Amino acid sequence: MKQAAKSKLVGGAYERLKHDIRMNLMPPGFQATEPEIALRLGMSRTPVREALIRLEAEGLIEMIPRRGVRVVPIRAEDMQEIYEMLTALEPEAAAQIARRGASEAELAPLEDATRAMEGALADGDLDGWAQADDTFHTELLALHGNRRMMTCVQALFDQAHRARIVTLRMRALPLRSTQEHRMILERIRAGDGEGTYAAFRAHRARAAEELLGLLQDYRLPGL
Amino acid sequence: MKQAAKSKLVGGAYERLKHDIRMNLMPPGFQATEPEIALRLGMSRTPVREALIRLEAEGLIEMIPRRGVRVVPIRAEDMQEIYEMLTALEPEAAAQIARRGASEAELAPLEDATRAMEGALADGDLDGWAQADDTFHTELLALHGNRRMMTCVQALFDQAHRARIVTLRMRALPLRSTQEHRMILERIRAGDGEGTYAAFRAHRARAAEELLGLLQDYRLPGL
DNA sequence: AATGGAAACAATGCATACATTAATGTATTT
DNA sequence: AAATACATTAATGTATGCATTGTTTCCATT
Repeated sequence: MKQAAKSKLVGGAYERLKHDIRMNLMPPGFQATEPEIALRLGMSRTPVREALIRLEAEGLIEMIPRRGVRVVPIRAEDMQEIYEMLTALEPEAAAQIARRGASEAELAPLEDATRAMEGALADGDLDGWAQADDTFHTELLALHGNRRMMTCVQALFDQAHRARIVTLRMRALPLRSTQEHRMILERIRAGDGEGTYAAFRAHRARAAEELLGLLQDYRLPGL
Repeated sequence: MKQAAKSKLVGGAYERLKHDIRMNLMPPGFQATEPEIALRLGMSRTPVREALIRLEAEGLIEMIPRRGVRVVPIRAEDMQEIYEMLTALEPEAAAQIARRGASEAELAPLEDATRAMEGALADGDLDGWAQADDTFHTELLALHGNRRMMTCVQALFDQAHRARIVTLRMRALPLRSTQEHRMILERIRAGDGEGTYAAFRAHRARAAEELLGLLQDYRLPGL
């Protein structure tokens, strides 16, 4: 699934930095120079630089000429953009899967992920829930098989990750969202393309509305 | 529109290589080592390498450990993937523009591009036609305003460029396609979201079918 | 005290040097 | 002749050095 490890060092730098950004160890707006990062990672500037270029291409950081690398904050407009794309792509992919039909074995990862969401929800394990949610969406795209779409959507997920984690704790338990996943899975099982599309679209629309609402209500400047 | 010029050399290398790939000066399957490319561009390996990393992230080349940089060929499956994404993204964007309404001034670039297509078609200027077609799609996304979608779609266009140019000369004049553009523009003008969506979707579906048909009929291994 | 400018500083862009390692060719053995 | 092992070559991965250039600091002037 990941061929990210071009080489030990640059691959390591890439993974580590991405991890630190996702986990908010390098929070939005965080700034550091290349030598600082290189020092922290225990390598020279060269592999760090190559990793940074990739991260910049994925929209996670930006390299500002003399001011260092900056972790780009995600604002409401950004989430709007991201959800617009997801709303266009995912329901389409899901519907195609439904139309062409999928064996129970193929659907197993989705079933597992859905169960994991339901379980995590029952346990009040928000982080577990978020992870299962991610897995569901990722596995769905994997099942669909469009590599480019996978890469693209994964990049969007990565960008949105922090905002999703933060807002997850600002609202009631994601009961509705979990039910919607179950529903989507059922529509796929039924081979109902139209229904799958509609369900997924509704899922995304509601999620976007909720999230954007929170971002605006709480005046969150950038996550 | 382009912020690609990180610096003189790496920006130059990036543009030049991209140009050479688009124009088939470096044809699909073409292979070269970093020193060779650096020599050809008259700079050291460092800026070349940074440009290559970006081009790889955009899916135009791949860097194979000891065998050099390779221009990735586009095969039928790739075009399938690309068109799937475009079919999901562009009609959605166009429909949103239609729904929210656009002034005649905002639509001017689209009108110009459409006229240019019609003109080029009348002159039998296929390259001019292709360029105007590109402009139409690019301007549409620009009008919509979703930066991420712009970047993504642009990358897909870049990947598909060669195949489009080649197949353009394997079929009759793109009369139908030109008419469809005119139709889409009219639906946007009319503020008809549904109609816009349907028209654009049909446009993409037909284009995809035609192109994939050609690729398969002619057994083109990779463009 | 505030403003303007010059000098020191520091980060980046690029070049180059070096180490590692895979591919190729050669020689030796069977 | 074929195959294996070894040596050579060459490309990549990484480190380092250097020049350029933007930023900041500090001082002088108003």
